[in-house]
Amino acid sequence: MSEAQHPFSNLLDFLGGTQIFQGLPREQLAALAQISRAQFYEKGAILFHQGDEGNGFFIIQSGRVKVFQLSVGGREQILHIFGAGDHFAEVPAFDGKSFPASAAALERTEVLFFPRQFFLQLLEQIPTLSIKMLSSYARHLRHLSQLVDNISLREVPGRLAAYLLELSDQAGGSQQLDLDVSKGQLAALLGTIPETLSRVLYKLGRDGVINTAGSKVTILDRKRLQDLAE
Amino acid sequence: MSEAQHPFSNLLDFLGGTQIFQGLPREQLAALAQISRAQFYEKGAILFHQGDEGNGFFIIQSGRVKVFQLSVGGREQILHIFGAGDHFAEVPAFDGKSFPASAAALERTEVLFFPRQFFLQLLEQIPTLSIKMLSSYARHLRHLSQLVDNISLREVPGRLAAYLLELSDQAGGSQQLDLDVSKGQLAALLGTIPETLSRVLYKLGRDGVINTAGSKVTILDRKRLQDLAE
DNA sequence: GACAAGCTTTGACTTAAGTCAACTGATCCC
DNA sequence: GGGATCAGTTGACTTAAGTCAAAGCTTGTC
Repeated sequence: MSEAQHPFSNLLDFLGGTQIFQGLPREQLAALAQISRAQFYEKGAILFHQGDEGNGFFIIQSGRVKVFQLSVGGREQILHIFGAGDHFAEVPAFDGKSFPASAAALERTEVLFFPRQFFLQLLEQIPTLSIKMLSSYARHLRHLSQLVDNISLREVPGRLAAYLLELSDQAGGSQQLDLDVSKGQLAALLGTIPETLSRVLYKLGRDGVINTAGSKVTILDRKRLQDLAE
Repeated sequence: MSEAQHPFSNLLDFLGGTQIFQGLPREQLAALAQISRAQFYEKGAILFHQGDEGNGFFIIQSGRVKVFQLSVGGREQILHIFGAGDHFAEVPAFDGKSFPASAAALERTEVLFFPRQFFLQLLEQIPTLSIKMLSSYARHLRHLSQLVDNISLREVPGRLAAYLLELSDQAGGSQQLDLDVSKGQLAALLGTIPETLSRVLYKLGRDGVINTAGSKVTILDRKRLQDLAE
């Protein structure tokens, strides 16, 4: 209710709270808000396809978006899943070339779209913005090189183990985990297929390393999970 | 000879000609030259190991460097090969975290090392530098997402085909290619092992798609190579 | 509460690509 | 010029993980 009464002011607060725009003075946030276009996507809707011209970038207000690539056979590799407050597709927005991957909404999602031209102006006008962008790029680069490492040099059980341990760390070291994506999507995130993931989960369960119940996973033997993840 | 007589001046010319520092005024180049440390590495020497603290970044004056990751079993995945004028390891230099990969000299290599603290100062002092860094990061991000696509979603023949076509494009569309790395290193670049690469080269030769003689590869059937690479 | 639609699991099978080991060729170099 | 060393190839074998198909489970909706 109160949100609906002060939409613009809330938009400024939201923008001021995002990684990329935090710390900007209110008038710059207002300029940003002016230029942004709100967009809604239903679950499963495509935001852009790999190869499309990169005409801007996105910030998620609510919901989640996956960025992924498809093989000729239709297999999917998810590069990243973004949530509220995250921004993505800044590389095409910056260099003006095509999107290197596709993006789809994992659930009903509200995004703000910032057109490329305006973004480039901002980069010139706000020196601190390019530093923030550098941090963001650096994070993505680390993420992708980690992904290459996982996919190229580890087997599926190792990738899963590393993923579960990361989830656990994010949850403050808890042994009780809740998978935040469907198993099919988790498979695509780990660079495999649902059937293989299902079998690996079974084996880890059989060996007493974890216990799986739907989307709840319990770590039973952290040591062995760490060995698997190395 | 003449190089040895004016080393500093040549250093400035060199720095002014690199992607990352081009266009900078001479006094800033001089400051850069002052702060840089020249280092030599013999073929095979390690510049840094994955996990080492990121205390600066490098520009290659001559030679070549591979940036790679190793599996537990010792298999190697090359992320990138850098040559003269290229810079690398700017992500650890920027965020101060550890190197996400290792680096080794592919041949006798001369680099300039720039310590992290100085680099960060530069970023503040020279606004255009952060824009250049953004372009550089954007290129790396595209490269890595392409690598994930290749490794995760294509088979070895497809990866090799894509690599050969890229080489050909770089050579102005020539059908006569010279592999710029050993076959063992090419295998590591494609995310496979020498034995598999050898067999794939054999099959493409047998099928009349390419002809291989040592490090010389001739494209015989570009169309089929493109089909393989999709 | 019952049907449909979408996940997830299971089973049987195939296959791309890795491992291990032996052999062949280069290249180096006292 | 003849070992020694390293890169590349070939062969036999293994295996992780993909494909295809069917069956169970959930979930939501009327």
